[in-house]
Amino acid sequence: MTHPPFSIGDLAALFAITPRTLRFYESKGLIKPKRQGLNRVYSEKDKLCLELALRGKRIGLSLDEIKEIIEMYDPRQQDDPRQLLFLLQKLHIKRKELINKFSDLAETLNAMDMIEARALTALSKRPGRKTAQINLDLEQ
Amino acid sequence: MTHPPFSIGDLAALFAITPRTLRFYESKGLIKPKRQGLNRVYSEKDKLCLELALRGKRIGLSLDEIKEIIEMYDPRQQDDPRQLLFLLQKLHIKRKELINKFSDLAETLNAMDMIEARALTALSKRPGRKTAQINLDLEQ
DNA sequence: AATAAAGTTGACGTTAACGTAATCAAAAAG
DNA sequence: CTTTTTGATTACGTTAACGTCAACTTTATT
Repeated sequence: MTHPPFSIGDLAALFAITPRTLRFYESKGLIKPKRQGLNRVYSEKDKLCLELALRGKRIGLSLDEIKEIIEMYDPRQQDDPRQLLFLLQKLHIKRKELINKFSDLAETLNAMDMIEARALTALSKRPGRKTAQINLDLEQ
Repeated sequence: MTHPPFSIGDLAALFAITPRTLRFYESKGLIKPKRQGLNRVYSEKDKLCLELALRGKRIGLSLDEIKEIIEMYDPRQQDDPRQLLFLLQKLHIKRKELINKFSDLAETLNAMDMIEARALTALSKRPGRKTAQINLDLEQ
């Protein structure tokens, strides 16, 4: 069951990005599509790299950081134990960074919970029945 | 116990940023220090806003997004129930965004766990005793 | 075969988030 | 009282991450 390859337009549409972005990511070494003549041909692996990249972006990583993470997947390092040890060190560092982000995110969410609680009590102390209205507005 | 105010240099040093950054954040409306003549004077509240901003940056928020969050703290909205309802809606949206970031972060951490596991088994399958070395390298 | 659609390579433009340098005022130190 | 520090303002420079043409092939459609 060999997956069909993607054209640059296909893959761009699939992730709601532009072909320009794909070419740019390629120029930065994040994705390395094959070619049929001049045209780029994206494999399933390229698609996975792109998913990694977009996910990385969403959590605020730079393209350089994303590239580092993508390169960690490279199986060529499995041969050299020195490379493996270096990889483990980088993983250790990256993990700490990400875990810090985790707690920053958690604190930000906490802060928003407090703001919401304050707003809700401020609303409930007001005259008139607004609770039904509130529930409606917060649906979905 | 009234907290001492900060000069721009004090506050910058406190968070390992530059005065330029503080002036820039002010120009974007994130912080609104008082003045003594021309000189900026930062209160404890300004310091808190700065902490919010830096935390926001670490999780990949733009200064505009950070400004929105900071403005949610503004107690003036407590008076107007329309403002409060609008605030609750924005909170709802922001929370969803942040929770998405949360899962993106979790998945990224998961991926790194898998890479590490693969690297560790690749190492353990090698000849020679490297485990002690590994533990050393991963200390701290 | 003619035309449209999709893709390619430059190359310049743009926005966010500051850095850096120049010039000047005020305040603190010697 | 001069001399550093520290701070203010203005303005231009910089980097990342693309957007936006332009000019040209290649592929698909009619």
